[in-house]
Amino acid sequence: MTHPLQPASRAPQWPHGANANDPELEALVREIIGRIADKWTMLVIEALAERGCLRFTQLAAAVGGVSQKMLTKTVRQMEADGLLVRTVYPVVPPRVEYRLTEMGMSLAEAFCGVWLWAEQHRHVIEASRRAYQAQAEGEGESTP
Amino acid sequence: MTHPLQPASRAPQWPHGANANDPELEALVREIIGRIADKWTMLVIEALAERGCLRFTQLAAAVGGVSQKMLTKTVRQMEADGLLVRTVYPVVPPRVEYRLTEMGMSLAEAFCGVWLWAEQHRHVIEASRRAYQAQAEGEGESTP
DNA sequence: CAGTATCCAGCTGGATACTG
DNA sequence: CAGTATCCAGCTGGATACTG
Repeated sequence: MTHPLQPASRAPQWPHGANANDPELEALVREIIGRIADKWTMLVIEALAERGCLRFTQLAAAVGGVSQKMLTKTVRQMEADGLLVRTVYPVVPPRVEYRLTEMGMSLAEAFCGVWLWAEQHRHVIEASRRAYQAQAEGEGESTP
Repeated sequence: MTHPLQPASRAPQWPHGANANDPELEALVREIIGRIADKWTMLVIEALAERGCLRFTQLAAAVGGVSQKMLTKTVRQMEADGLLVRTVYPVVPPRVEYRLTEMGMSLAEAFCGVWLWAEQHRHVIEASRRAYQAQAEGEGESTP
């Protein structure tokens, strides 16, 4: 079972062994992840994955709490990355629709694992935070 | 093929239909995701998932490019969330070891889907960016 | 070794006003 | 309607110096 040429205690528990030691690939993946993991991108993906196709104002309402500036910036970035398509209808008043590409939908699916994880562990995380907080306060108690 | 009671064009493509409309849960999940998706947390998780157990300096080297301040902040946060355990050995010079908890490892697995996605799509994303960039430059060309 | 403390430049992103 | 333009407060995070 153990491989003689590979120390068992250092076996990759990170589920994708292939790229773990490749610094170039890691830098690229890091940049992509950093980009998709920003505050609004995932929420835009979720909104569009749920509703299919939305206009700018509808998208803003679906995301919730996003400023015009940030929504514009986010969707432009996502368009450049090929995660969504932006369709401008030459009418007055303007009408612009946003829809996920296939790649955008596949990202929604890939991110589903993290979403489920967060859902499943949130109570444990919150309990852990409270315990940590309580302990930290207990330690500083001797000097009131 | 099409379901008569459910408009096909609005069918939920987001793979977890259960929580999609729950604003409370969404706020919590959003906060958790925002936390784990910061610049260093995922890299710390990757480093520890790969190597098992590391001292502070080893961890800094494995993550790469992180300042002492940010690494301290990140691991403290992760400790509070229950993603890793921090073991201090009362020796001189100090020795502190970091190791993922089971929850931390499960997060590494959950995030694997996103990692693979990024790996698989990076060439498409880069091509898309170049195309977008080229088009944007072509449009502003008439006024040099 | 594994931090803490301090300073500060630069980015982020909200608010507001304006426009084709 | 779907943006753009501008201003600016606040947070982020790097650099540096210091310490039990």
